[in-house]
Amino acid sequence: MRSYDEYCAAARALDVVGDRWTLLIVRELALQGPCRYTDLRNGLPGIATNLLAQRLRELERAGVVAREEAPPPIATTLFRLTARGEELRPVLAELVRWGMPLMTEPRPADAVRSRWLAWALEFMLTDRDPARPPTVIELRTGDEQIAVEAGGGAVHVRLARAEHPDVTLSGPPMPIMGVVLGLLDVAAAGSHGVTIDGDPRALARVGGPGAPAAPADVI
Amino acid sequence: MRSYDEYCAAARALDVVGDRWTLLIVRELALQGPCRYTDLRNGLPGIATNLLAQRLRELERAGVVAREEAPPPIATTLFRLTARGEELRPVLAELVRWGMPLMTEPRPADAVRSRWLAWALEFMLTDRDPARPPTVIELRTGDEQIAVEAGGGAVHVRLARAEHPDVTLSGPPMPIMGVVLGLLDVAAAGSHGVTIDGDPRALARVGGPGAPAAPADVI
DNA sequence: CAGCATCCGCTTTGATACTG
DNA sequence: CAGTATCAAAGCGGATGCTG
Repeated sequence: MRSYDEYCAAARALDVVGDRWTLLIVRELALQGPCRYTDLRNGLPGIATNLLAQRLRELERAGVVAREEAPPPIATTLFRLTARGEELRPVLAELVRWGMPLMTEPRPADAVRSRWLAWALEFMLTDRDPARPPTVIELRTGDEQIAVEAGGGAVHVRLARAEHPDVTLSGPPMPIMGVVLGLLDVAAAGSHGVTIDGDPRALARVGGPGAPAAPADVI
Repeated sequence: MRSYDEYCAAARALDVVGDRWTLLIVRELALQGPCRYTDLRNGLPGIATNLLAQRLRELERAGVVAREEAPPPIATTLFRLTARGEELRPVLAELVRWGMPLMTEPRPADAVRSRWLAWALEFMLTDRDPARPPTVIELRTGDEQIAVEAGGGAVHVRLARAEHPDVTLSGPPMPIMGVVLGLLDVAAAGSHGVTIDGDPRALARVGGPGAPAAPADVI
């Protein structure tokens, strides 16, 4: 990218990470940890391969990304964030917080990766009833299962099958996110293609910032 | 900007503010408050005028910027951030924090605006001796004077002449930022073109995160 | 003068094909 | 797997001109 030529911290940051695709490459490395070129491409649907190669070179030069030749039996190049690159996490976090309201607008052509959804939920969800015993919610949308575990005031979101979920949601990403965040009524979720297995009251355990007081109690 | 077509909060945020110049336009509106097209251009040296007009239209459509026709005697169009636009402040703040280390690399061709420097200092400076009576530092670099006021554990940075500064720094932006943040030794500042008027010990009152324990005490 | 729109040359990006 | 090569399309930068 051409420099903005400004003696300003924000402008200098954008000189490094302001290019198209650049922050999304950092996102993938932040979410996946050290990974191969192919893994990055899979997490960045639509990127031109020459562009990915070019961006990785630039990020390496800027000290944000490091490449290492993994020894056998892996025997491949791994890309990972440097310490300086890890420091971009707060930037990504604020971007996610700001972008969450935009997730409610439907756009069927969008690519979906469960790790993006899990990542966003990690920032947004809170335990709304810390005194009660732990609750586990499983989400089946996107390319992998998501386990939402609430207990003791904390919520953890992992990319994995839940062992014994109290409730399982299956269906399209948008209404599922709506239900988990407490923005879409559980009763109305069915008409949006969401299937609910287990105890729907477990969904009231977690919620996002904009959710009403006790959405699932409406049932 | 062409959409990334991803159902991801970060990608959707970048669909709105990821274009070249866009976040810097938001920066100017965040720093200046409601202002005219001309004021924006002055704060964005190098932007093509058609691009500024196009970005403002896009930001208006996205609900980030609003335009209002100011009544006489102003009689001009004012651009301002909407509530949604204000919510981008944390994103800019994290970007500034990440970009600060890049400010130490000299690039003489860079444009300088005192409000950019003041803004960055606001995020980085802390009062290192809250018990002592208030200290005022005046910076003369860039296009306006900057008043740094430390007292009671807080540091405020304003674009204004200080009334009775304990110390005044004049000179090029980079070494002045270095001295105030505690990264450049006061004794060495002179050789970088910095003139110090008043009591240099007042500079030890404030410092940035990376500063040694008591930089000015070396004198 | 403030607030744009138009035109044109250059750079960046996107899509696809190809390679060690 | 991890890229490079090629080329068309879109975006950007700079200059200029228009309008209230």
